[in-house]
Amino acid sequence: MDNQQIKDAGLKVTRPREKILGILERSGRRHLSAEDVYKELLTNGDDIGLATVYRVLTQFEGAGLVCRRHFETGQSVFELNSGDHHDHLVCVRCNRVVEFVDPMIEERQSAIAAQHGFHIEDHSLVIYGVCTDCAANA
Amino acid sequence: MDNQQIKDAGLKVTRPREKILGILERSGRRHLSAEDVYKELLTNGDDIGLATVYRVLTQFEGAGLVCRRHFETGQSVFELNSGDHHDHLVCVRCNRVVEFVDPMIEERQSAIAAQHGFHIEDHSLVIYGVCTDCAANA
DNA sequence: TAGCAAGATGCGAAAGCTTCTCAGTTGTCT
DNA sequence: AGACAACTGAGAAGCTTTCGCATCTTGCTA
Ligand SMILES: [Mn+2]
Ligand SMILES: [Mn+2]
Ligand SMILES: [Zn+2]
Ligand SMILES: [Zn+2]
Repeated sequence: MDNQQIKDAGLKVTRPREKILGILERSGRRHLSAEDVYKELLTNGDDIGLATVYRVLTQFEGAGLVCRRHFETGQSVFELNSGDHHDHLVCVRCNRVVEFVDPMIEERQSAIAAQHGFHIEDHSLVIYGVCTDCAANA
Repeated sequence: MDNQQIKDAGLKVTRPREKILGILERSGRRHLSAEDVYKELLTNGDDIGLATVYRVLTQFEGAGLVCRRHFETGQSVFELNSGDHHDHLVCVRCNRVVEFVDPMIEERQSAIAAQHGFHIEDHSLVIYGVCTDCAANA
């Protein structure tokens, strides 16, 4: 049950938290901004403040339930933490996002960090391009 | 002469543009925020508005003179466009930046984009970690 | 089950970065 | 030098995100 995840995070089970987690779970492969989540709540008739959406997303991030991404759109987007790290391919025309993992790249990154004496903590790799569909309707 | 670069960009040679370009040239391997550039101008006694700094940096970016980077600090940083692409290693403690290029990673990225039918346009790879100095004074 | 304290919420205000507006100024070309 | 488009500084405004606080809930205890 979802509620357990919230409890495990040391947070009280409240309606805003249940609804927001539900939206993220039902969003499939999408990457939603706080505003997206907020609008979805309004659509569903849930009267939850935008500040709460930001607060909850940040708390979920702290608890490892969601990941915050910084694509170059000016706002952060969130997705459920699948547990497995992955990087992103973003279409600059339609914003479609494709996820991928490349062991070779991961390995080279570790090597590079080590080579420069850095204790690696995280990394962000985003490839921007034009997807097949958008290239077709050029 | 610097002025030629400005002219080639189709821009008038003005004091703000000369000073800003000069600061970027003299900044070495640093990556400066608009605010950094603005403060440097003030220090040098140049009375140039912050809005102008932003405007000029954006114009220089459009002209391919500078590159804008989005590290996760909440503000953009700028550096002179060396002509050669490179990626970044950023210390999360002291913000030190190390630049690198890894042919293997570049190659894998192209392959991944192709594999997903994307016509690659750009990419951003930033590795976050703790540098040697910061690890020492832990 | 009623009561309580810690924790959460919604709202509006405010912060931080960046862009816009506009009246006045300056560079460029003749 | 003169004309005109381009540019500038200052402040207002825009956007995303966070804060402050009075009010309401949840989870626990008795
Ligand atoms: Mn993802
Ligand atoms: Mn660089
Ligand atoms: Zn597309
Ligand atoms: Zn450091």
